[in-house]
Amino acid sequence: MTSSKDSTAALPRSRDADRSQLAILAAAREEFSEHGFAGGRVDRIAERADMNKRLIYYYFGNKDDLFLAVLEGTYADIRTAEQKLRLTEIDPVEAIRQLVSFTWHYHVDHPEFISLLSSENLQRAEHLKRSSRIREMNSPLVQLLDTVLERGRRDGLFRAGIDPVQLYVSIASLCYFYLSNNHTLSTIFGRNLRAPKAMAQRLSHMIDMVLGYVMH
Amino acid sequence: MTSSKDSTAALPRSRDADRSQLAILAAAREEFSEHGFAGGRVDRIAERADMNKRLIYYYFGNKDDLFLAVLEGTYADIRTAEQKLRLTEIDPVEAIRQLVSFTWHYHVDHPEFISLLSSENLQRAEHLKRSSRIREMNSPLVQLLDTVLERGRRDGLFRAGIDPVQLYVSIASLCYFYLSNNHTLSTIFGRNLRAPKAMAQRLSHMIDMVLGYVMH
Amino acid sequence: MTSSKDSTAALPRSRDADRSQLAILAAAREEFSEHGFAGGRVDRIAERADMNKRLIYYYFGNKDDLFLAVLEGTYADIRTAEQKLRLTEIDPVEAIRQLVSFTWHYHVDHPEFISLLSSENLQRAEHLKRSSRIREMNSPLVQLLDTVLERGRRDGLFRAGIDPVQLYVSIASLCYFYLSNNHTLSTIFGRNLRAPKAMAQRLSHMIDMVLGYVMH
Amino acid sequence: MTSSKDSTAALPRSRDADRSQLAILAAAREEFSEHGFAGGRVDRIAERADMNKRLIYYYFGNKDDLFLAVLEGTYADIRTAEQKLRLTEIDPVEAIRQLVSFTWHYHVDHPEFISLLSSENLQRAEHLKRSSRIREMNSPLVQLLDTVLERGRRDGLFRAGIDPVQLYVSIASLCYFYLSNNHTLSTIFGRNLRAPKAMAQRLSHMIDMVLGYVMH
DNA sequence: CATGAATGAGGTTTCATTCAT
DNA sequence: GATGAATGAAACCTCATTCAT
Repeated sequence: MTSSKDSTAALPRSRDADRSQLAILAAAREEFSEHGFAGGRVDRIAERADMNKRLIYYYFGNKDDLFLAVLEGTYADIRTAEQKLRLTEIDPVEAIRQLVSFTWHYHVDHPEFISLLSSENLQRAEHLKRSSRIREMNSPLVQLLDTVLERGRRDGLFRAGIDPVQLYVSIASLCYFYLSNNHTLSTIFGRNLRAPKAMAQRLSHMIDMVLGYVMH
Repeated sequence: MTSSKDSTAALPRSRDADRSQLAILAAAREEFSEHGFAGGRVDRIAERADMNKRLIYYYFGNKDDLFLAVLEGTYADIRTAEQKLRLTEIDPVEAIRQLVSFTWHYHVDHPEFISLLSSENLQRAEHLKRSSRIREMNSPLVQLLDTVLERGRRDGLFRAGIDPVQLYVSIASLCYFYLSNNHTLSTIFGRNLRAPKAMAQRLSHMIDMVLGYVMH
Repeated sequence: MTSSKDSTAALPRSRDADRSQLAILAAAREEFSEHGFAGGRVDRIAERADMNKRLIYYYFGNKDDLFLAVLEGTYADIRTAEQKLRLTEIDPVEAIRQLVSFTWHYHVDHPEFISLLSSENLQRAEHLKRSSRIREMNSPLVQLLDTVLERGRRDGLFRAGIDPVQLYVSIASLCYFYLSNNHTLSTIFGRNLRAPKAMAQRLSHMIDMVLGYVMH
Repeated sequence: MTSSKDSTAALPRSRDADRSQLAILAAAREEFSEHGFAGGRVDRIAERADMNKRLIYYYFGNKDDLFLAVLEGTYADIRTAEQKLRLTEIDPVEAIRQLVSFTWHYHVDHPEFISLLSSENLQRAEHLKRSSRIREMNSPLVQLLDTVLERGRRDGLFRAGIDPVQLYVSIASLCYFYLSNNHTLSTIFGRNLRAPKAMAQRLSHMIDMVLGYVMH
């Protein structure tokens, strides 16, 4: 009897259905983020979402497809964030600084991005390979970085011959690894790499490193 | 005199404790490397080692302890390889080059090191934290790198104020991430990052990057 | 209207949570009663209940908790039976007679009560200690016995200074031990202590003994 | 080379063999006492005895036969202790007192006797039934008790018509049950029945009860 | 749309026992 | 006599998934 059921004819689905799906996705993202794909439990996802387990299968088919949907959402999120960067409107050195800083903070703020990717790579990206959606979501950053590098070179600030793809991967490497492998590194080094001071030093070092490399 | 060791034909079982343990460890390393800890199966490890499953528990107690034993062996291996580096006997620039190259090739040649670490980090290093053995196996590289950086600075080649720990982590980052996330990156970029040419370019880029950073 | 409940022929499964749980509990009581906790098999419980083994874990968590649930049910049963005794309405001598008789017959009719308790004590009551439910189910008999003893004393029939707890335990001892250790006793004595005549003599002896003690 | 091996020719077995068997038996008695037959572990027995597991099978065949050997030893021990009682040399009332006291203290001092019997009864005395040795070890106590009762009756102290078997079983009941079911009773009553004071009160009550019954 | 009940397959682990020396 | 290595069977338990309503 709730009027949400008789929504406008144009809408293919009810609001409830959408809300349920979003709740499941959010719960699954948490679960897979904390335990990886193999360690994630459908039961716990249902609990987290406060939904019946059957609904998960109704909406997402199976665990693999649910994981893929989570991955797609995660990639969509980072692409959205990347779109907001305005690197072409500032000077090249500051643009590099901001790019590194953005990448760092995005990873810091989205630990699920890291753990989902780590888990997916442990399984040879077998979910991702099946997704045309994700492949179509190209990151604007490589193109953006190319523009920045070119401008810096024209200004006589940056060296020539830098491959923007390599640099993009390297910036991601520097941010990702420190955070993804934080637990083993902290244990091996015997100190907490996530302490605020250590985090600030890391960002500073990464900026120094990237700028040291691109500048003459 | 024990000629029974020579015959390899139809021995019912080796009845050699050390060899059995090594066979189990090797099989477990493969299995956990391919599937991670959560996805690894004790049954398959027994099959791979051609051993009775019970023997795994006889020697290693349980799956967690077996995984830890694998981790310990893996760390022991890399430490052994690191000991062989002779960076103090060559000039600083070449030393950096060799350090990056060594790190790269070690990761390339030991994909299990990457996947085991990734899996372990997905579980917050809960196995590693229980191991005193691993924490005692300090890498000589940080100290070595410090020496190299100092020499380069004295020669007027390198800049001052570089933190060897940060640089060590960064070199590892550059190598590790490219390989650990190869599957998603290759899928997203739509090209094979493990192609020989791409691999060579990556090494070259990393050396450029590190040298570009440390040198004036 | 739900005629599906009526048909008993070829129902695939009952799909009645309560009934399933009761069936599992009943089967578990039998199994644990016959083999004790350590010797009881979850597989056989599932067979006895004609249920999927998984359902046992679904409803009861694990073997220990299932055993505890069985224990709790068993204690609930004896408490219910004890409530029905009306010892305060009859004369003290007859009340003692009935109390012994009740205790005896309850043990005879509920061999599972004996074997479950024996098994639980073999494990130092480690299940029972975790149950707040059972500890809250106080037996009314100690209080009842106290009242009876007091009335008997006032009537000049019973001696003074009898501890109702000790007497309660003693009555239980006399009944329990004869039945719990029937197998070894019968073997040692070389005669069947469960023969009807022997059983009758036992009850008679116990009543004589308790009355002989409480009366002047 | 240890000369213990070349023992005198008359001995069928070496001292070592005897010592090994006794060590195994002692370890098995402890293990089965603590965990019952089903819960007892052959591995732990070997550990406790500091013997190779294979030896257990060499000497005792299998777990069942080992348990039976333990049972036989346990019965032999109590029979030996019973032989030492000198009840016919003292007055009947004191004899009853001492019999109850002996039974109580034997059970208190030999908790393994209780737990082994409880476990054996849980399995319907299936080990015991196979042992002719135990059945031949008759307790002298029934005969002794009969003599005491008869003397007491002749002295005009005891009532007539008391069945010594029933009384013997009852005395055992009173002692055994309190101790065998100590854990559940203590939990249910919410107090420690093994506290020294409670133990003394129990013995006192049992003596009162038995004397109260047998005396006019 | 939604749900609690149910399940087969397979996971880790344990056990008494035997093998090879 | 004595031993460490090895094993098949079976134990407890978990998982993703489907059923019946």
